Amino acid sequence: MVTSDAVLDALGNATRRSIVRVLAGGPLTVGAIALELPVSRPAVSQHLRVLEQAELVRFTESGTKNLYELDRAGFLAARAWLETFWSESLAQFAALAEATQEGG
Amino acid sequence: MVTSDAVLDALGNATRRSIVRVLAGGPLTVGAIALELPVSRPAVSQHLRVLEQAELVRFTESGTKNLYELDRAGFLAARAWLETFWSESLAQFAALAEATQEGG
DNA sequence: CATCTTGGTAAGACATGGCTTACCAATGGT
DNA sequence: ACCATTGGTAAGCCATGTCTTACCAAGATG
Repeated sequence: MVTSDAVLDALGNATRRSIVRVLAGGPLTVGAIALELPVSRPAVSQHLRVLEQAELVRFTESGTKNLYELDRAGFLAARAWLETFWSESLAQFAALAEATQEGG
Repeated sequence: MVTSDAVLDALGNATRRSIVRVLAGGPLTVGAIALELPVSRPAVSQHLRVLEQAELVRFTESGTKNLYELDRAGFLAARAWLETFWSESLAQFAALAEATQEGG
């Protein structure tokens, strides 16, 4: 379980958002990510640790290569936090869901 | 039109998130917000400017009092950014909306 | 008009965070 | 066995951001 604080802190950095954007295209190794960005590999590595703790990213080791990919958990946490302040959209969604159930 | 970068940068700070949380209870003046938080009024004032530029907050002047309240625009921008990386939920929502239209 | 309230701004102290280079560990390949 | 690849960590530099106090402007209140 991630705290929304961790997620929002993680997303509050342009380089980390760039990493997320790059990973949106599919899983990549650390070095491959670094090639896409104007920062060094260690910088990417450090950012990945933050993103991982925020459950925005996870990785699988295969040999010496670490393959990173997006993790939905963090994004869901962020969305949940946002909707806390938006009872309106929350109500809309609930109404929509209810309408759908009526229809089905 | 806000950039999602501005919004996420703004939300990437614990004090600013506290301000948002406080304002979720309803509009407040700058001084009133500061009383709820462990920081000085100037600090709050500075944060409010950042939040305002991110369209997470807006205010109306009435005399010397500035009444701040949440602005949905920034939150929508943040949500839109998140959903960019979540074609899945986006597709679900679209399907849901379509189902609803069929029903109505 | 005098004074209190309200809040924005300026200047500066301080901490934190992001980045780099250098280094080390571990696995893969020849 | 040897070397290349891959990536995490350490140390340290530097910029930026966050906070404080002090100050000032503008409107309310008596």
